[in-house]
Amino acid sequence: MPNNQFKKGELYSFITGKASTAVARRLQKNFKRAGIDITIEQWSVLYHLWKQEGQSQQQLCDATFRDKPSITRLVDNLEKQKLVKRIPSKDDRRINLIYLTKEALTLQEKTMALANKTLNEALTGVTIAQIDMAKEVLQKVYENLSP
Amino acid sequence: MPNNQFKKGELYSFITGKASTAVARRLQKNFKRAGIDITIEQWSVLYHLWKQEGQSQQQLCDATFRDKPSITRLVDNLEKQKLVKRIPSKDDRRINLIYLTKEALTLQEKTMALANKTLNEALTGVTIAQIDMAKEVLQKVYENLSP
DNA sequence: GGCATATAGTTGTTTATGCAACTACGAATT
DNA sequence: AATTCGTAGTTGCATAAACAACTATATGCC
Repeated sequence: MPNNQFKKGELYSFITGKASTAVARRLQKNFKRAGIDITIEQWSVLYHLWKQEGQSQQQLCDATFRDKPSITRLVDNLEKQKLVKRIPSKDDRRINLIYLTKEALTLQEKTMALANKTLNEALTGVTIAQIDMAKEVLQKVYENLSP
Repeated sequence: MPNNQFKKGELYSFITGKASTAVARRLQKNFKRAGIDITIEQWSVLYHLWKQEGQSQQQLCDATFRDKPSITRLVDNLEKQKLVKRIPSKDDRRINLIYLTKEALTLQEKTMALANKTLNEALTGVTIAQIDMAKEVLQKVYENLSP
């Protein structure tokens, strides 16, 4: 019976996720400072495409925890910036497969380095054991709320 | 030197805060199901006003980790829904003090119950010690990135 | 084959965010 | 008192999110 675990002042910041917001903002700032002109949301899509190119939009929805309209528009914007291309699947004409442009490939190394740097800034003074614990809790929370 | 703490697959979800996103989405759903027609962002402002009415917009910025334009617009929308009122300060004519309407006061009990219920759903199977640990890590991350 | 149903993706609408530029007022300095 | 600087709040613009409604294609069943 996990009641009263959250004192009033803490409940709000847990729900709103101020820590992850702060990390995201810092990463965005680090991108900007390095002259990289993409949003973290766009980066999060590229991140999954770097792992595996040619995914469908639906697969990107699942990977990034977004709904279909969100991915449609993120891919729209990535296409405008010439970072990805929609290629219709030959097997199933409903499906778009998303491929990276050369330009997007060159972004990978730089942005991943910035992401790691940002996380290191964020996790200064936190032990590896603590990080593992926190990840475990967050994972459990996510699973508890997954439909 | 906390390098390599994040294996590739985990980095993304830490940055994007999928757990807190899930909590927020669930809370929003629970509001809707209870016939309460406010967004969680609006609720987060009300939350601080319930603790202390008559705060300035700047104070709400600090409390909710938002910038001034965001609060301006949230207060706009809350005013439209007749949940708050802007009252110009008599001491300093630059300042708006934000007060709750009767309607907003009646929302407090219901929504706080729903927020607690949502957190209990989220934290099922997580021990109090784990929660404390996770909170500590998230707090440290937030502090590390605070200017 | 033809119809019902499911899946992939798009579009419209409302709300929210971040940043830059702006107005209005107050405080400090000279 | 006038100038300068800082603070409170607003507005414009671009991007993104959630939800509902929509189109197009595929699949399964009769």
